[in-house]
Amino acid sequence: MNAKTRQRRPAFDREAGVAIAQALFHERGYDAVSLADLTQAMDIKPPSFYAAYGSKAALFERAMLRYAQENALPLDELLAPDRPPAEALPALLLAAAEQYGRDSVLRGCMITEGMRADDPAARRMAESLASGGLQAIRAYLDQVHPQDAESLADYVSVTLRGLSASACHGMPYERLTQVARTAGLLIAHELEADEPTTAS
Amino acid sequence: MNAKTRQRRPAFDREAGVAIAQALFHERGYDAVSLADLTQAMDIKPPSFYAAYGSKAALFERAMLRYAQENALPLDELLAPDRPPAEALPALLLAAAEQYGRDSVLRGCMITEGMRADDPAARRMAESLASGGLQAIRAYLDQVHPQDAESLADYVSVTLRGLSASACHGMPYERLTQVARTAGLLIAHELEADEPTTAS
DNA sequence: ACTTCTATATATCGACCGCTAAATAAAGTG
DNA sequence: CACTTTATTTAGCGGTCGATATATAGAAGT
Repeated sequence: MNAKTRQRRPAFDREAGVAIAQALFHERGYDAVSLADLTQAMDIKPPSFYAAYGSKAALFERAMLRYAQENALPLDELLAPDRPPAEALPALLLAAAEQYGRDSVLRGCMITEGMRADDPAARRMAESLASGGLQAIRAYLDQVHPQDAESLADYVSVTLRGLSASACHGMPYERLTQVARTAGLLIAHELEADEPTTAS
Repeated sequence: MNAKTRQRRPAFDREAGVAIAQALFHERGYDAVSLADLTQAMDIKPPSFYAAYGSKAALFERAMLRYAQENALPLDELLAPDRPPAEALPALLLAAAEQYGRDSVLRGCMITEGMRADDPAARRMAESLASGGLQAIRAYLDQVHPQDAESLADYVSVTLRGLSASACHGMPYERLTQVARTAGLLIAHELEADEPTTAS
């Protein structure tokens, strides 16, 4: 017979697939990565993909969770309640800039950028994951600087978004971290000028 | 005859079509607006669309140019060479925040967000338009504060990107402008502390 | 070895994408 | 009026999107 006896490869590594998807989604964003891109990168066929992950959006969520576990900033250390904000906030901004610009191909924050997906489901997943970090910043500031916690939290949030977007757009590591240092210095000087009443 | 004698409406207003496209692209971004969305909003058929504008990307460019002419910040006034940076930069940030958050549906900067399109041609058009504004900021700072013009320009650029992204994500007008005021204050204090040597 | 279950491969599906060829109605010109 | 030009119409192109129905190969249980 001319039958070429269809070949079947052993089961693929699902966790490795999540890692591959994480890299693709991080590099190009949710909308710009197609099923064909994913299945080709994982070297599997669409039915295997859907049997393993359910849908593109579900895999995106798993990829973001993996990203968060691997790359989340140590907010509980950076924003320890006994740390003065003039020290903690600059450290947070610098740590973020370093991470956003470290890898020349996986740039910016995967979750922050995920919130900009055109697909509503993917966007909501990213927003849900991001809200945790923002709440941590807000809770820290409510504790250590309640007089304008919202204003400071918003400033930090906007700066983080700007750093992520600039990283994605290609701003080099040195300039990204320099911006973070500048923003941190400005915050620190302002906070120290407002209330040097920590001693006495 | 059963001929329902196909009806034809008079030629449509091409400039009005650009305005409609501008609003759609600004609200949803280049990739999320389809040809069907555009032709339906303009109440024309695809061939009329292509006869008038050539392609979706070409219309996007016309829409961005129209946006720039209508909404561009008056950089030559805001960044007048005789204006001290401690006054000009906060004014620039506040003017941007006010514009980005003014309209509840057309949020953020259409050009800044256009640079994030998945389509490479659209992205390059937006980048080309955006580079003018960035160069103006850089040229101003080279003139009035050459010692760290790049660092300051990068800081302003990152903050503007963060403001635009936050506006698109829904941050209310009051909080956007408050962030701009905060960032402006920080810059002003730092600049005035560094060099009060304007007199003598 | 034989059956059962699971995960893979082939081959699409329907919807939508940006875009266009061919036919036809209105407007311009004598 | 007759003729040409221009812009609109209907209809559909080739392609890609995310996702699937069906058939079959390997792994597991006995």
